[in-house]
Amino acid sequence: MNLKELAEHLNLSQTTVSRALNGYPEVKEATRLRVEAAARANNYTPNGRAKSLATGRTMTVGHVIPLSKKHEMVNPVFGDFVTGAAESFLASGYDLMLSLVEDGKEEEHYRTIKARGNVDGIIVHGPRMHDSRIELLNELELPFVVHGRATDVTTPYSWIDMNNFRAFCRATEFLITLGHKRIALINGLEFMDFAHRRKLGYLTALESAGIKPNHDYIAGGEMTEEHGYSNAMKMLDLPEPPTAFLTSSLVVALGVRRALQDRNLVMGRDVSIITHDDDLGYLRNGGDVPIFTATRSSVREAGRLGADMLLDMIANPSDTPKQHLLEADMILGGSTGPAPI
Amino acid sequence: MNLKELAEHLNLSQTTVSRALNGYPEVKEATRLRVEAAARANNYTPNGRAKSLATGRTMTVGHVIPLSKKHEMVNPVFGDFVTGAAESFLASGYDLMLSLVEDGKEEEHYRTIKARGNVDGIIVHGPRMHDSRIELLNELELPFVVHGRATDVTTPYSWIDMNNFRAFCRATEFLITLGHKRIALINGLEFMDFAHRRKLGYLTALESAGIKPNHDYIAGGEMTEEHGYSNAMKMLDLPEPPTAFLTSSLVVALGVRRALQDRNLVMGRDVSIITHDDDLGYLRNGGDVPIFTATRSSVREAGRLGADMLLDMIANPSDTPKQHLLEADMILGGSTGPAPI
DNA sequence: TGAGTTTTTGAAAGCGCTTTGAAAGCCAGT
DNA sequence: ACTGGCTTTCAAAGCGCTTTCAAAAACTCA
Repeated sequence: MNLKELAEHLNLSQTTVSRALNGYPEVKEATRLRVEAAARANNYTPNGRAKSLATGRTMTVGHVIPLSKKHEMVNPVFGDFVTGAAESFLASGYDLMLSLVEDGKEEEHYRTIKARGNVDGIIVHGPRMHDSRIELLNELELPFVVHGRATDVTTPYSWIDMNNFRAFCRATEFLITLGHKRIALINGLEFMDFAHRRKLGYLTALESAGIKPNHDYIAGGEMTEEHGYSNAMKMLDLPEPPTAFLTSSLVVALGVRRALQDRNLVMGRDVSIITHDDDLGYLRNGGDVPIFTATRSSVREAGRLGADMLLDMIANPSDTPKQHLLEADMILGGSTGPAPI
Repeated sequence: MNLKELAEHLNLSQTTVSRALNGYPEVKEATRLRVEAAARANNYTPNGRAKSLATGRTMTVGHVIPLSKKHEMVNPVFGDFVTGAAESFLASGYDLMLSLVEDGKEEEHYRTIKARGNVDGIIVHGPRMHDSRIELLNELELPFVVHGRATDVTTPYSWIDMNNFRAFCRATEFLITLGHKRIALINGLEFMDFAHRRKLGYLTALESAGIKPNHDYIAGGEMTEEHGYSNAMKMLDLPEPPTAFLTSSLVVALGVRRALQDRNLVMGRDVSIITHDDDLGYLRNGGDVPIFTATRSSVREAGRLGADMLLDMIANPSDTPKQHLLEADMILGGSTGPAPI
């Protein structure tokens, strides 16, 4: 049933029916009730495409997820972030469109999105350090919020991010306090902005403690269990192996733990591990007692907040960009202990 | 720039321009080239909403993901499945809409989706054993493909599924061959259809070998690391603890492994583990050498195939429903060995 | 009762596209 | 020059909604 049919059925004009259903004040209360009842009875829902053509608003938000041919992995945090965002969007009546876009096709893709006009705004995922998408989107005048930041971009834009620098700085300081000097960092892909910031936090903490960084102790790559495992193995084979590991995600930490076991080292006694924990639904850091000492910040919560920011921008397009920096909690688990002598 | 402007700019009618761009044969080749060039030069892309209003096709497919209030987790396989599907949809010019829907609001949600008409088809996730959504969707005449099956549904429908029964039957048989008799199953939530089938496969294999199932050896729940850990701990404390574990996912297997370590048991020697492995991008079963013996089937591949099936249904709505059953590979890793005497 | 207000309803235009049905342009054949 | 048959183009209607502008209906008050 469409509006015209419903209007005929009610012996009213489409105008009145439309107004009644959209809460306009100039329709008599009795009429409104009659219309609403009929709409319910006939299971009428306005056609979304027609509605957005008429109003110019799509009530849809796009998530654009970069898909690199070389790194064919869709980062697991997307799932939780999108879930959080979807909760907000759902509550506000917005739909969520997902698009994967291949490396290099980004500019074209965003232009097309804008021209096709089927989203009111965009969430940008996985920013690189020098990320050209941000300027492009500013130019396109399409509201957007970035999950993360792009170090080299100077124009203002809206973002939601976790304080990667601070989290990794604190984690490193904590290890130093425990007496560790040979501290390894098993990081994400280094061209990703978050990884860059984490490394900076790590290096800063080392420097303030007067510890010279050792490049054999630093590894970057796709954040898989295998990445953690193989790099930890390599480092443990060094003449002076690290006594502590900082890892970029729980999955990587699991890989490091496996390496320790293979080398018959006891986690928290022989070697310490601190990881960042995105608090993903299906991969918690243990139950009540955390397995790993960790810096924790919920990505799902970030998704909720990011979505709210975007909805706000869509509603008030002239506002200046907003930023939101989340601080990670630091949780003590069983994976850290004093440095062995 | 819209069609009207482009047409004026070219001194042609909208009709001709539209036809030229959509590859209709009745437009002179010279004109078509001229139009195409102008479209490119002016960065013209037809408005999606208008187009779908005019054609009646939305070029959009919906993924509907159940979100239970009790089990607030979005299963990690969604991420990989959706990624696979998105690859197919992308290639065919389809957009992908995501909606999370709360338990109990499903019927309403699907009806609304249909009425709003902003998708041409749907992928249904996470079917339960008795899943009312399938009949509803059949009734709504909205093309759909289910990822998984629903045991108690008799009306025909399209699905793509992994052979859960067979995979778990084989895995159990394999353990039996190795001499194990006390075999535990750490399963997913038992009202989920896949978990039900897995349990059936497990029980069938036990029965054919004349082994009486022990209910203390069977656990169901959300597939987290903690679920694997805590249930394994409980079972290892039994007077007659299992000598082998069958787990529903890699994450659960990691939990079981942690339990073994806590009990100072060596995996593959004292206790064996076989897991199902969805071959998720970020959580591989080790590198070249698998950690766990596993039944493996790529969820991402399932996503691609499921998407193709749905596109097919959209293109040929009168076709009878199609089914696609994937068989899991069985991969030997280091987590299994002969039963200890 | 009727002029002036206010409330309530409706006709029609418009959002940007596709598509139908008609017309114009072109060519060969008589 | 004219007809018939192609090829190519166009005007206009329609997709299902919102919204503007105008008209009708219902009050208010002298």
